[in-house]
Amino acid sequence: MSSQSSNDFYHRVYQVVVQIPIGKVTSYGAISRYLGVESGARMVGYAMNNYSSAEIGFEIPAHRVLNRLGQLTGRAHFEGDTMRERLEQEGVEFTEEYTVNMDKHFWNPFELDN
DNA sequence: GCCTTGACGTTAG
DNA sequence: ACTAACGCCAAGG
Repeated sequence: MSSQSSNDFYHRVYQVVVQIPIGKVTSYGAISRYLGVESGARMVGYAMNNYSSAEIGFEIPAHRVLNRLGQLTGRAHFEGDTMRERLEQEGVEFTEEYTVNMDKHFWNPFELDN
């Protein structure tokens, strides 16, 4: 059994990710800041990595979580080009092959508080 | 238990 | 504009 605090943090991450709207993306750092951890971006990435093997009972749109520059840094964890394909399917625009137009599609988790 | 690695981000040079 | 260093800290070796 892993420690209580990290488990809670991971689960809170999943709860945010599951609410990212279709056609929108957010970043590891934005999620971390929303959860009150200023320098926890890496932990969010770790939570996403852990999700692959976690049993949390529901699916999350992991493909909508990018780094702060809009790069698909987690694409290696998807089969083939699935991450990019899913985003394109949702109408997300790219500025580079593996970089999303953040100006147009960035979603701030703090919008949940409105 | 120490060391390395890493779905990150900021700062310094 | 580009690279290096560092802070973060959980997992796995």
